[in-house]
Amino acid sequence: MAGIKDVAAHAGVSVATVSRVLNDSPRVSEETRDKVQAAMRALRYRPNAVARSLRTEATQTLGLIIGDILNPFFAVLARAVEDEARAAGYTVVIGNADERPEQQDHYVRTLLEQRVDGLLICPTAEITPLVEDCVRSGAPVVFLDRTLPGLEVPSVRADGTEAIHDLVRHIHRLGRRRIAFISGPELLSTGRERTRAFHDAMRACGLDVPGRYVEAGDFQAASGRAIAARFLDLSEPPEVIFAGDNLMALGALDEIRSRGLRIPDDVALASFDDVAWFAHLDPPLTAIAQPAEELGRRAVRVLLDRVEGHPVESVVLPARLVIRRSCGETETK
Amino acid sequence: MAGIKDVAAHAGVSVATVSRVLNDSPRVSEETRDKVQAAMRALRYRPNAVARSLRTEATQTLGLIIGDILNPFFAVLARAVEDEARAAGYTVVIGNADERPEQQDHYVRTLLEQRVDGLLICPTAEITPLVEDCVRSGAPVVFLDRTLPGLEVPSVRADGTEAIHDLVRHIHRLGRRRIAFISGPELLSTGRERTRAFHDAMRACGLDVPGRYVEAGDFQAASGRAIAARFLDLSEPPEVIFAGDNLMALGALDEIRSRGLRIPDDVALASFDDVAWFAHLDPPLTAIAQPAEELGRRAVRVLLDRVEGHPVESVVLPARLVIRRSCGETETK
DNA sequence: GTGCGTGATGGAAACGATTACATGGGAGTG
DNA sequence: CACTCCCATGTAATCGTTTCCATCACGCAC
Repeated sequence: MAGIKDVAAHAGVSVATVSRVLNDSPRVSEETRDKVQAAMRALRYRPNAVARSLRTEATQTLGLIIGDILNPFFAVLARAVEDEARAAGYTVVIGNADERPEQQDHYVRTLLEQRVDGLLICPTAEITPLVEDCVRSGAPVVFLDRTLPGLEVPSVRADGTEAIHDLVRHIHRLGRRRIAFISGPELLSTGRERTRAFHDAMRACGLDVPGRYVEAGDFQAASGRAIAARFLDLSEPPEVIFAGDNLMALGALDEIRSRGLRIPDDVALASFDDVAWFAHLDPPLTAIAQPAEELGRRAVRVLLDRVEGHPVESVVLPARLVIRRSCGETETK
Repeated sequence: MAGIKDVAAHAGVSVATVSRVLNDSPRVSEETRDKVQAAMRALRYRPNAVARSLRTEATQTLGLIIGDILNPFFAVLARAVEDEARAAGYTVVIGNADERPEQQDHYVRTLLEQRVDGLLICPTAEITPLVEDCVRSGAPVVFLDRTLPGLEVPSVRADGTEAIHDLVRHIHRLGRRRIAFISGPELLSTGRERTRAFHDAMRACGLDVPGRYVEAGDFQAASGRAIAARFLDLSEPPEVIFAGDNLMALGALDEIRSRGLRIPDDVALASFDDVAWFAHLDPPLTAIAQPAEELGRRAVRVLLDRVEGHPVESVVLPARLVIRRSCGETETK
């Protein structure tokens, strides 16, 4: 494949000049510029970004490590990150950690070796030595969606506390009292936060939370279904099931349907995480929406600030309650 | 950041030896190997893949250009491609073309400059000069999901012809005759194929297809909804609406619901493209499933064969009819 | 005419790895 | 003892850029 040297030879100039044309430096005469560009076209020259990066120590590439691209929440995040990065002249390499720490590490290692200019990580539960290590050694990392305790890393995430309060109040106003919660893993910051907010919100409304009304799943559909089943088998089953993420909500939905129960008449359902097709379900699902696009875009901006050496601060955006019909009709209707 | 030279100095050996340890060449004594590895750990050495790629002319990276990561079909595809590539020691850079030719070109250009070892493209409608150009100049490209006429590029895709015949027969057996089709853009190979297969299948069953029962959408939800509305407004509306992709099916679903019509009693609905949550709809949607994971995996294998210079052949995998309840209960029930 | 600033261009070092080739020492063999 | 072979290791060229510095020609002022 043609290199800068071939172009230089073909145009009868030096490689330095070709390079200057490439980076459109002003110190090239109109005439030479044309000559060089003609040579480039003639030889179908394509700059070699690898060589360029070696020299400039910058790859114009960002790494993004997410839990799973098949989870619509992460898909939206990834899309937003990519859009924002492209606008800033960067390419994004996405790594699917599949929620497994060792696979997360695999990507951290690989992306670092590829010398990405910055790294966006949605951390899995545990702090791995590798992650801790490269954070300490100053790698430009920003955490997205989740945080890890004890590490001084800027993060961009949503806070669902307020929205969970809104949800509990909404349900309370509709006259339901017994609310059960399918929580997430204690190990994930998002899991802990939501559970805590749920308890707080219930207390604030003067509602009781029996121990058997809260069970932790693993953010996967199967656990949502199993836990919903246990809730419904209780001698005094809940009037509302609130799932801690979209996949567990799906599992709960299946369990409810398979028992022939009607939503919301027999049991109401709500979910943390809003995904596009919740609106197309029958009935449409009431859910708490995270500002995923905004999170993705902000994360890129924070990361790039960091890369450029500016001081950066963590960002926390509020989640928002989206009332549909799965908890009953609202009083305003 | 520490380089191979620093490691060499720290271990008291030459850079060549360090490099040999790195690539675990057998021509290094046990003893030196340990010394070098100790030095690497001490200096937190991370190999620089950029430099390595420059020298070896291989990046161990594959490019994947898809229509839109938010479309579940592409998400599954991307996930499979990534898994298979990782297993083979490659990283994947995903580019979202957003179905826009110029954005597709942006990624083709960028990825080529980054010197990816191979390129997987789900081409948008048009052949762009750039794509044509690099295909002709022998870039290792494989088309995925769609093909472009007139270009000799190996492709990996699904064929829905058989499944569409199955679907039409299925509907026919259930006693419905008037089937309308929301087809895809004529410009896309997938769009053309499905339309053609639909006509053939109808003819084979002895069913008539009035001109106003086929309308082309753009594979987006809004067009599906609009076209469904026109079908339903016909003086003799269809008994079944068959949508050419999952997004248009969604649009049609919304339109049907908003009119208070029941599925399948008032009108049946089926979709090309099966996505996970179709099974969770009420009623679960009958759909034609493409073997997306398999497509992704095979595409990587074909591409890698190509990269390694082996002769390769295009792959066509059959799509499969998945009968659920949105066209009515099957006779076997 | 000499000196100098300016603007365009070229020469060559560097980036961090890989690798062909050279070197040197120890063991084995006659 | 001398010769050879082999194994471990080192030296240096190389990949395709960018960029610092030098060079050269030109015009202008003194």
